[in-house]
Amino acid sequence: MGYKIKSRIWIESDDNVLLGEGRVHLLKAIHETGSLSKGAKSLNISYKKAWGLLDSVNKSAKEPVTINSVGGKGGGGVQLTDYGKSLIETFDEINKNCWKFLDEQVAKFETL
Amino acid sequence: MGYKIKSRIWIESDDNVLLGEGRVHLLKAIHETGSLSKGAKSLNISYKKAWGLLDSVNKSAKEPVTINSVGGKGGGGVQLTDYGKSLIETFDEINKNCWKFLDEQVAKFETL
DNA sequence: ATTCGTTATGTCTGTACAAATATAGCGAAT
DNA sequence: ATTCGCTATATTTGTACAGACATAACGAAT
Repeated sequence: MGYKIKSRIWIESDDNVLLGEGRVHLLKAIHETGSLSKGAKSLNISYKKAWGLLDSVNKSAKEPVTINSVGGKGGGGVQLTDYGKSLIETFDEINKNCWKFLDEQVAKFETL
Repeated sequence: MGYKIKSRIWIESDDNVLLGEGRVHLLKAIHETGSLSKGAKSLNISYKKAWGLLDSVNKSAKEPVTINSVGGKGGGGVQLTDYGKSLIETFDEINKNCWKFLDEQVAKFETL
């Protein structure tokens, strides 16, 4: 069995982290549940942690990634903007390309 | 100013981490100083941490990465094997290729 | 005005991890 | 046999971070 190569990528904006794998997971969960608290629960992370992540995402993005409504019918909720949706799509695409690229490169280790 | 993309890659062998950026740094410092304790000092990490890293590297590599001599003239020392040298060269090469690849991909974010 | 479920925060506590400290063991050279 | 500087570990201490807990604020609907 040979060596495996792994990677983690993230996007920064003005030295703040905008997107990483964890944040993308959270955004997807929010998209599916329509709520930050439910999304956090589905990922088994605390609401507080999820809230901090989402807050950080929105603060470092150039356009709003989510629209958060507080109060009202059902108590409120969180919805992804179109910009938010395209962000996670692009991230996933780049991530997959990166894995593919690295899988080709790792062969270099086998012949050492 | 646009978005920046960052990455971290590492090599695994049987689910153990063989090489990452920190380990490669350490191996380079050992190569320059000829000693684990001096290498650790030059990186401002504790000897214990450095020792643990190096031990892990040698345990997960398929061939020895360093030759550790204990006792004797000068108290001993650590030297990289040829295999060790080629490992860090290959890692650096792949890492640079990956950065270049990702820098091209990040443009996709600017047009969203 | 009251209820409701959510977002939005602060605070307190526990714990995993890192750092510091201590010490044993080694072997060539004198 | 003793010295020396290093590798090789164990043990203790410190700390950043995550998690748990608590609570305020919100606004639509009744």
